[in-house]
Amino acid sequence: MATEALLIMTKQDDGFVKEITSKEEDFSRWYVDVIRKAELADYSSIKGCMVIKPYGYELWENIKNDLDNKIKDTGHKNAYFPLFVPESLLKKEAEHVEGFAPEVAWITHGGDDELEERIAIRPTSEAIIGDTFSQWIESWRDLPLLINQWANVVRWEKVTRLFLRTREFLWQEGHTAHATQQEAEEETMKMLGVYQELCEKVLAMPVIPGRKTENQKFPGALHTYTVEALMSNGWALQAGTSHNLGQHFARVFDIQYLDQNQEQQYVWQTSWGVSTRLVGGVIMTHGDDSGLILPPAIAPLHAVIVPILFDKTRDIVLEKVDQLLNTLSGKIRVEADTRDEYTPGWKFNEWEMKGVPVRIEVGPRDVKNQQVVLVRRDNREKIIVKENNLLDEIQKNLEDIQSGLFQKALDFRTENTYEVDNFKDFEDIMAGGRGFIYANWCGSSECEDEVQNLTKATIRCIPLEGYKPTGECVHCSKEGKYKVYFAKAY
RNA sequence: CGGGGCGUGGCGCAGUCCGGCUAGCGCGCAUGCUUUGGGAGCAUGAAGUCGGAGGUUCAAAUCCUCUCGCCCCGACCA
Repeated sequence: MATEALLIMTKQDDGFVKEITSKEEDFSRWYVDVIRKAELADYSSIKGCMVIKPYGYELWENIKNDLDNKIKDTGHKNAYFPLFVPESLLKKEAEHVEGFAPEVAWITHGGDDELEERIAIRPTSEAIIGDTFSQWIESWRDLPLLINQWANVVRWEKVTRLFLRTREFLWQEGHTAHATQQEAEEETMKMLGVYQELCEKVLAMPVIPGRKTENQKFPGALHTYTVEALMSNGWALQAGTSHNLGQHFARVFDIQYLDQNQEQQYVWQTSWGVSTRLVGGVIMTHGDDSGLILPPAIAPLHAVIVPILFDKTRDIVLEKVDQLLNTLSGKIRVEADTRDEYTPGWKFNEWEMKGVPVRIEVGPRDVKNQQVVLVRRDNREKIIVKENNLLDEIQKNLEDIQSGLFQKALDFRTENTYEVDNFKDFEDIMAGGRGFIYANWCGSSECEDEVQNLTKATIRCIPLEGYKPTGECVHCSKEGKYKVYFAKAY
């Protein structure tokens, strides 16, 4: 039956929407325009914080729900810990406080009374959860302890960007405790894998999994692992991190258990998180000059039905729309835009800005022929589909869009990843279109800093695969220790 | 936090240099009629005190001081 689908070429008149700055003209502005026109978020009266609007929140909820299932499927339980962290707790792990000190928001008063001890608004929850774990864990039988929390955190950032860096953001933070270092390392890697799957299968955003350098690891961690994505302006985005905390927090929070040999042992911990930043990643990975393009797996709406209304045929078209809505509801996320105050053309642009994967046009001609016109957001292809075949055809296209978006993003990343063996080429790339630079590195932090000062590029990660050096350090020409990915990062 | 730019109905702007009557324009919004296969047309209407505070002046969106916020570029971060 799929052969009945007819392909029609679309006029590619550019500039359907003039209210979005083009990516090429000004990427930052494009990004903000898309967020506002797609009604994902608004600026608020409090500096550095945004209001996530219903459409944007639905998008986040879809990401969240998918990830929540994955977290539960891997044996974790959700819990909730306090927003506040007493200063004394936060200070226990020295490297940890030092890392977060510049961006902690402090509470100094309760009502008019000054507090005896300042209280931090959590920038992350290692401290408060470590403190709790020390009370929960007594025996090897209590391990592993696998906890996740969905929460808001506050980091007093100086420079903010919608979704990518706001002073308050929503996230998920997993915190686990294990009997052995090996188990902790396995957990860290397992959750990194979960993040990779979320990014690639659900958000259609290809990522490179790897380990952070000493310079870039989480304050207080033994190792930090990351999934790094490449945005369509050639900048990298850290999409998620997973930390092996070793025993650093266990020692300062005294998280001990009695092992099978009657001996006290410190636990080995992990923590891992992704945030509303992922929404920014989706926008910048897939969006175009007409607005958002959403992967079907997380799109608040899979399809929108736009009726084409004329006086004489109004009733039969609306009736048909109702009928289609009944057939599709519950099977896909679908809505009909029957508003009378907008023309069809206006609605086409509106729903394209919002990134709805598939549009279904129904006019009198279609009713007569028992068909509809299906239009894909990703490539604007118009397909005439017989009514009785509609659900199949939509589902087929949704799957195709989901995999197509991933492939397109992957191709973009491949085209914008440069394997480089001399620093001149490195500088040229960073001064031009940017992208990932895959090059040998000597392993020294000083050398890494110098590269950053000269080019703005940082080492995004030492990849899990293909990290073996193939020559001398791209900058200092000493013996290569790893082959790593460099990029300018958000 | 340093450098630069900008704050005028919901949004985008003009007016500011060179103070002067009721602060304009486009979009949007409301109402009505005509429309509707890629952001329709006409008519009528509502809405701003010029980011905020203080000052100079007969008179301030406009000049001065302070302050708050946003954007861009640098130093730091999910």
